[in-house]
Amino acid sequence: MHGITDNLSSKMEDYLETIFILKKETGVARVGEIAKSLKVKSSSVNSAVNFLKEHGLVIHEKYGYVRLTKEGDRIASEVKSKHDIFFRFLTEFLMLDPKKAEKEACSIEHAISKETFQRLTKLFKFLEDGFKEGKPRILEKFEIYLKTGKRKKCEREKSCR
Amino acid sequence: MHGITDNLSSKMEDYLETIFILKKETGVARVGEIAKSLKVKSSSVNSAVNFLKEHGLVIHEKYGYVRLTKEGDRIASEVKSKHDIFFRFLTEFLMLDPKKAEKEACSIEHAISKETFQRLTKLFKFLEDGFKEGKPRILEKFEIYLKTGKRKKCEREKSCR
DNA sequence: TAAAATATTAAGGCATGGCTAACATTAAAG
DNA sequence: CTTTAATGTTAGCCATGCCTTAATATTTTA
Repeated sequence: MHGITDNLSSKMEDYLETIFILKKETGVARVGEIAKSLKVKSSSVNSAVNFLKEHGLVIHEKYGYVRLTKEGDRIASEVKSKHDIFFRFLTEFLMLDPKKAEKEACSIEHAISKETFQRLTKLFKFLEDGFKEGKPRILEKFEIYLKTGKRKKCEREKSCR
Repeated sequence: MHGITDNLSSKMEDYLETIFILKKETGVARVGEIAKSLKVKSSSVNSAVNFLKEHGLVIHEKYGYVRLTKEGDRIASEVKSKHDIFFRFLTEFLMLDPKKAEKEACSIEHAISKETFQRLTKLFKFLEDGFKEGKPRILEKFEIYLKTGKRKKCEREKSCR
């Protein structure tokens, strides 16, 4: 279905992600900025952009801005989301040092599956809701939540294990 | 301190891990078995083994068994432990399909830090202990546990949030 | 002790991804 | 407007990593 799209190298994912972030932060992505972000030379960016263009992930006219196609944007935001959720997991859940977590998220973002991403997202949602509603018998409740999509309050009378 | 040791490529880590596992399962690791495990040719294993030997991670005499040095064993078991803990996390915590989890653990094992590994290990220990003792106000308790190394019972009277 | 199985070496291929240097285009400043 | 500075592009090249085949060497086994 997606051709090369789901076989993209980490580096290419990094390029997409960088373009995505620059666009969000500054409105546009230019070759020079991408290069600066990734600490490579402009010529390297150029090769990458050509590659991504050939695969329908970016739009780029000579000397112009680099923009993501719909598909490119989908992939980029997916990578970014994986990064973010894992960063959250590392810092909020495992309570790791944010600086280390940030670095680590950069490698893990390329390694985790969509499904893991989705589960982590649900986990956080579950925790947030759980804390609002009452005590989180976290694992049990999360399991139920995953299975049924619903949450169950913690019955006071039970052993509350 | 460790030279190349902490800059080992994923592939080299895979070789070490495979040797580690074969040794545990069958008593010895032979070139052919490593090749079969990793689905590469023996000659590829040979190059890898030479590389690892040069870096003091394996011991290998021509036509003999491949054995891990102390350092090689340390790294291998570290990788394997990362694999295992992440597999547990994916299956027990996020409740992912074991087959997918197994595959995913294979990539993540190379990407997670020692510290993340340690925290995950503690998380599981914490959960196990928590379930024995009483209810796990998981996040709060885990945070205390990480900070102090001790666990705190869930007070019934409090809102039990 | 010859055949089969296994291991090693040598040579090379290919993918990835970076670089420099020369050139082209665009933007800015006089 | 035109020169200069900044930016982008292209071409050619190189390093790394990791795999392969084919030829050779050693060990095992029948």
